[in-house]
Amino acid sequence: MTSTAAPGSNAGTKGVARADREAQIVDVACRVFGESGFAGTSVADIAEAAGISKPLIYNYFGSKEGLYAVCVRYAASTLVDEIERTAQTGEVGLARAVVTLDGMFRVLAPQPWIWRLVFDPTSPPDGEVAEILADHEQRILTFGLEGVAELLRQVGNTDERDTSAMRAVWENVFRTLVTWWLENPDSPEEMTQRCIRLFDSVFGDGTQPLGTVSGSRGA
Amino acid sequence: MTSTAAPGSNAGTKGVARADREAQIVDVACRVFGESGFAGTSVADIAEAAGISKPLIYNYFGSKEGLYAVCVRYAASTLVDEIERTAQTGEVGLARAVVTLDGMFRVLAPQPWIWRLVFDPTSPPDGEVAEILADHEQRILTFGLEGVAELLRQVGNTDERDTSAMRAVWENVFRTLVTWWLENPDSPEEMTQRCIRLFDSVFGDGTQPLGTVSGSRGA
DNA sequence: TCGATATGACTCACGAGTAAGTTACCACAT
DNA sequence: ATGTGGTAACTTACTCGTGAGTCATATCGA
Repeated sequence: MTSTAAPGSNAGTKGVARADREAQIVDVACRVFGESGFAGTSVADIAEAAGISKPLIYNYFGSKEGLYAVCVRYAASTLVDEIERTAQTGEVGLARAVVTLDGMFRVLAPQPWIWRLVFDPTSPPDGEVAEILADHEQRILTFGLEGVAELLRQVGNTDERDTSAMRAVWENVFRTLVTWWLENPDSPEEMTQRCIRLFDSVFGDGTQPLGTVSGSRGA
Repeated sequence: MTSTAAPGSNAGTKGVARADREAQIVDVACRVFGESGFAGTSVADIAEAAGISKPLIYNYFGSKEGLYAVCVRYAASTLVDEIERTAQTGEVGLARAVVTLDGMFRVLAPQPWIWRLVFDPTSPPDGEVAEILADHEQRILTFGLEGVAELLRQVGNTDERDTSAMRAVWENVFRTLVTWWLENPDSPEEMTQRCIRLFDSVFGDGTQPLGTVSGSRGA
């Protein structure tokens, strides 16, 4: 008998429309990829977590990387949208950083895994995913970088390499605050207040604290 | 024909003593692991780069992870040794940070790949390697952490979670400066000067710059 | 000739991707 | 209302490549 799917098997439609199924798979995949990373996740893992079979994923997304690309696109654009939303508040300098961080904490609170999706070190370095990340990552982390150059200019430093290094540092301060929060969860409000305190500790001269921007949530 | 190594093959001793061969393999492995990460490196890659065959590596190191453990141990203790050496200069606060960074740049200049070995995100999360890293990583990055708590205390903040977050930030500032330098190479001296300028820009009030500790190299 | 050094050719597990089949819904003819 | 066929949804059981780890054998210095 060359029959590959025995009668009485689970094969066959379960009445779930393709669009619904795709959305469900993407949702599950985001969490699993976010937890284990691209390299650490097998397509079978996702299929099992979603309660379906592996070939269905290939039917709908073509490849592991195809599915991953959809997840990354969703994650990246979620973060970018939030950043560009908070950018409209018109804050500048540290206040802008606080508002942006506050926005991050709020979007990430219900779906913390999407952060790891965007910054997954095992994500494939070439191909579609890399392009998506290249497109978005800059926008995700570039928001306050003019502020860095400005800070250095104020003390008379216009060196390009100094500015580049300082940008890298600032980028990672931002990333670290978010990452720390994901590993040490809090309410977004509390974490924003914490960031304000920390910025004040480092930068503040005590006279005009950042506290005034707390709780701001534009448009 | 059950012969597995044909007559006239390359099999047989090449007169290299085991200790020498081991050292050579570790040296090559450090570079390859450092470039491609643990997960991205196959044992065959290392064997080829070292000009030997795969089974020899298993003879000497038992497993891929066994070899990796030796590499990580070397890398981690190199960094820790340097940190503990500079700690003896007795500097405190930011000056200590500068001295430590300066030491890092000098050890890493001739063997930059060992940094990546210690902070490889694809390194196995359990087992011997994880233990080695857990033992060393703390010492690598903890050097200035009392300074963080002190900074916060000075502004009247003794909150534990604030301190924890601030520690994470400072850790990553340190890491980012080193990583940026590895990706944008410079002489160690120039990079140390850069760090001094950047610290001055952020923390300095302009009156007593950190420049006085430049070039310090203890004991 | 014995033991250390060394290798070619294997096994085995795992994960990406595929071929070929099964089941259920639905439009439509009767 | 009921058979009938087309099609979308779905699965089982495979292939195939890759990389970790092993075995049996070969060479050479002492």
